Amino acid sequence: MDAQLKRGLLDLCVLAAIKDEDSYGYKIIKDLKPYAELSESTLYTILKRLEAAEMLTVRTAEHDGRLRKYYHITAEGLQRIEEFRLDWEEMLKIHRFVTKEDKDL
Amino acid sequence: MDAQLKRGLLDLCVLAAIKDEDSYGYKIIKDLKPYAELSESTLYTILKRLEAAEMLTVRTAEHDGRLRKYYHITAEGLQRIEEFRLDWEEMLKIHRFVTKEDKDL
DNA sequence: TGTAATACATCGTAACACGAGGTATTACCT
DNA sequence: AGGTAATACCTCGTGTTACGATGTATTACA
Repeated sequence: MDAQLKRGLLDLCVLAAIKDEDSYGYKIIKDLKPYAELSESTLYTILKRLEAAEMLTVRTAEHDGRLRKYYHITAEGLQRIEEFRLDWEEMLKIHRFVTKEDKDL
Repeated sequence: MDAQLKRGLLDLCVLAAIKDEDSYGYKIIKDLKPYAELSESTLYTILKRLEAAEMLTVRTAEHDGRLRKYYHITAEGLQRIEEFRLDWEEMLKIHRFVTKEDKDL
């Protein structure tokens, strides 16, 4: 999929991936694979950004002697998802405009 | 609307705006206003980019003693719109993933 | 022994949207 | 005549972002 079209959508995907249950980097990438492929460098950039925006919080925990950073969505993160529903309406309009067969019909 | 979500969509909007009839900068902005607001600096960047990608051609014509640059879509430009239909399917999947109420339902 | 998987991270780059600013003409109002 | 809005084009710099390349370290398995 076109990289530009993915922009902005990836933040939402990551938020959705931790929405119902805390998750960690590696798992997020695997969970998102059916919907959007993203590299590790992209994901960690996004996680940092979302943390700075207070849309998620981080907690470090040990799992099988290995450290994992678990990400937890905040109220702001949930609100961002809600706002996306409105943005989606506008994107639908754009989609209709772009893909309609003929302007005169 | 979120600037990042618009990314990539704007190119498509511009192509759609000249799809059925050649158009020029100022008119494109006005035609797109109901769907996506974009500044002149953004538009001219996009037009240059699409011209370089051979998705449109340019022709200068005089109108009421004033020069206008008319943009005409090419076969590549039309194909780009067709490819968007496929990209949209993936975006729909992402939308469903992000906005579904609960993972377990 | 090596290689894949797990798990984290940084750096540099290219693409992109946009604000700020610039030039020039036409049209309208007072 | 003077001012302002609309039309019509353009450039430059900046901040955001996705991603490839690269690095570190552990566990699991052939």
